[in-house]
Amino acid sequence: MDYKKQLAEFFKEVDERCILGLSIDCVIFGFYDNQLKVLLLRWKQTEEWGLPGGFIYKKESVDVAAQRILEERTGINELFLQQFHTFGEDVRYNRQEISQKLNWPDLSTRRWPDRTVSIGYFALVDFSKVTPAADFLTDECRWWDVENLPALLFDHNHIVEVALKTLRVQLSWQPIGYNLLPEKFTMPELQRLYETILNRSLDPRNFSKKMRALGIIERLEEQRRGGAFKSPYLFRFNKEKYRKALQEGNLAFS
Amino acid sequence: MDYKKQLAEFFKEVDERCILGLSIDCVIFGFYDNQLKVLLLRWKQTEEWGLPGGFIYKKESVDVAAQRILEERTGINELFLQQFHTFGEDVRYNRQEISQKLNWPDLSTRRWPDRTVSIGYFALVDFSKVTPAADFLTDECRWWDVENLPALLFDHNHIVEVALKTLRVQLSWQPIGYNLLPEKFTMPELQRLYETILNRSLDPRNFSKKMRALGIIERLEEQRRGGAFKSPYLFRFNKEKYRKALQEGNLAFS
DNA sequence: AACCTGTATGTATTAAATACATACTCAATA
DNA sequence: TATTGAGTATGTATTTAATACATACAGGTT
Repeated sequence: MDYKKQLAEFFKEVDERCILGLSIDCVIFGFYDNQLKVLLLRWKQTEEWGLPGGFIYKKESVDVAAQRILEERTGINELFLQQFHTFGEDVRYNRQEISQKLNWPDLSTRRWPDRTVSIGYFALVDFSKVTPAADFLTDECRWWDVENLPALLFDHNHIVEVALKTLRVQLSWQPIGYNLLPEKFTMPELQRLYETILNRSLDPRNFSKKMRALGIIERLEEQRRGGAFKSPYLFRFNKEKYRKALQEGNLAFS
Repeated sequence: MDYKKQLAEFFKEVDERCILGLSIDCVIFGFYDNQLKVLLLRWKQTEEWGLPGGFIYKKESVDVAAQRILEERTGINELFLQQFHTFGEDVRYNRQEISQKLNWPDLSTRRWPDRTVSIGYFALVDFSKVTPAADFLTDECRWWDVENLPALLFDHNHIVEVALKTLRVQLSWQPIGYNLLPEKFTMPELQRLYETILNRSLDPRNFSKKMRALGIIERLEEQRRGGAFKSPYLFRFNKEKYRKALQEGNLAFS
């Protein structure tokens, strides 16, 4: 059976099983090599990249659907996952352009709905624990540097931008890092994560002071060896205190 | 024609004209008498209250739909309107209970979808400019004190809570008030707005200092007369500076 | 004229944010 | 084995922002 037939069958099942006209798009952030990364998929038989996404089963909570989609793509289920915006523009992208790019010469492969509203989720995941996995529609799944994304399909560049903006705002009143860093990390690594997300440099003395004052990390005796320099101490998050800080937030206004 | 027939006809039109399975719910906040208010609708021939809401035309942006719904309910079009969350639980409420409460003995009045995902918007409006207007499905539209809402239909109490939480968080990094207060207002009025939203009292000396330091309000020569006490000065927002503060935000983390 | 109510405002104290420079350690190299 | 370099660790002084707190004023009422 060739790809087109398979595709038609696939969409037939989606149409029967899932809510029509509503989809989920996921911006999966990871951190590696001092860069914030996003997990992207390359669509079958094309060079076109887009966000992982999917549809919602008729009797499935949207949050659960997002979790399912993420687990399929990353292989992990312990992650920070948050809805951040619903994209409901009447024309979100040029349909003709998309069908060309995806080599769907006509849209008859499925009963393509007039328009699709998409619910955006972003996830923060530990880069080292992820096994990127392509799905039925795609050939390749891999990390891209968030500052250097290609032109994505649909309105996915826009969706990434909104996710990133949300992440930045969130950083100002919630701790971030638990799901982006490995269990043990050094202070400079944590700092670089913050610097990357905020896109500006921070003073290491003040950063260290502030972070430790928050009381959500604890220093271990252990140090990381191997570098041609003073060995940095390792830290880890205090899970309980981190969780509390997440819930309570730290409102700036007083 | 009796209400049931009209209802069936109404929903028939909705089903033809609108996206299925997706709705909008609006939490419209106003401020009056030192209380934060929410605009609610009473469903026809019942004592049941719920949020204003509606459906999205097939070729209409969701944002535009929300604006349309709001304008229909409040009569004003200059307002602060923001999407805050999409409610996609697989079971958002007890359908049987709802159909009883609304006196829809069977659901055959329409092809009721299996489940509805609802996009929540909240609006901040100038209480004094609003003319609450009921719609086809409802008998009455009026303001309710946000701290004293009745048990609402569907999951609307939950939706109000999430809206309120969003509003509180937003207050910590964005200015709020332009759309909730009349053009000219006194410092104590502004303070009471903040106190109401934050649900705690603030020191008037520090509040005044901080607010004026933000540079988004300007004091007028004019004073408000009539009270049996020292006449308070009137202030108004500097629209341009307010707009900038809105856009830029004031991230707390540094 | 005395009183009441809500408004206006300044200062001292504390806490947080910022700015800034030097010493250390380990590995690589000369 | 002495030197160098890169990256890490840390403390203090300064500035700014947040907090705590009390009294005088104006306009109407009695």
